[in-house]
Amino acid sequence: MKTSPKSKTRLLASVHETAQDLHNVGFIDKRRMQEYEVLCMQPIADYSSTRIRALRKRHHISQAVLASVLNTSLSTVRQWEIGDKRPSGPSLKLLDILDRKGLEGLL
Amino acid sequence: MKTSPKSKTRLLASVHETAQDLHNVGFIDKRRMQEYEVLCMQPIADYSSTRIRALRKRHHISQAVLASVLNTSLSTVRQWEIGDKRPSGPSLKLLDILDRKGLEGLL
DNA sequence: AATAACTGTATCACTTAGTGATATATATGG
DNA sequence: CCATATATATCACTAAGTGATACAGTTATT
Repeated sequence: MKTSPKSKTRLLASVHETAQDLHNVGFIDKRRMQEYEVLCMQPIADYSSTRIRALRKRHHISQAVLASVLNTSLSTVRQWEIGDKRPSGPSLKLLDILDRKGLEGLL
Repeated sequence: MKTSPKSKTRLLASVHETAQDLHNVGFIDKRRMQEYEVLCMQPIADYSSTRIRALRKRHHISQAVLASVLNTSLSTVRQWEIGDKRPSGPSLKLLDILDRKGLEGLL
């Protein structure tokens, strides 16, 4: 039973409704629902300064464009790549999306 | 000539390659390339505390789950919805993705 | 070759988001 | 009624985010 990327996405996206239905029918209590919810999330990998630069180069975009795509400032992207500052949680999430889905994932 | 969501996405995703090709063939100079790049980005709308709460409710998830999905802390999401703090740029981008693409856009 | 423009580096000081802890309130379910 | 989940409300600390500026290396145009 292999899970294709497509089915995996759909599974995760509909977990709440599914759990809700199960609860409504009486198969699981409400307390268990949140456990299912939390189970679906995997932690975001950390992005070092070199990884960020490599990721940007892979997509052939300048620091300015990356900043626009992530809705942040040019100054911030610079300091990420130099290693002066580290991306915040949401920023890491966006970098992860860019990494896995490409630019399309951020449009 | 109406642009379907699909074709629009593809257009934006391949702008760089297209512009690169045009430049290689000699149709446009390199200076114009970045203009095309910047043209593709539209600013992210602002999300008030009430809009954030409404967005979350629409997806039937708790503050804790929203925090996980955005890779931020529960404390932060709380203060967004109360109006104490405002989401950072990258956080707004993630909220925008959730708004337009649903939970699938963040997986 | 000289100049102009694009891209990235390097500081700086300031503002504010992000965070963890804790105490409290309010449903909601067993 | 009691336990739990969810949300509100502060508080103080840390660090990310930001804008400005000056400078350097590269590339394009004339």
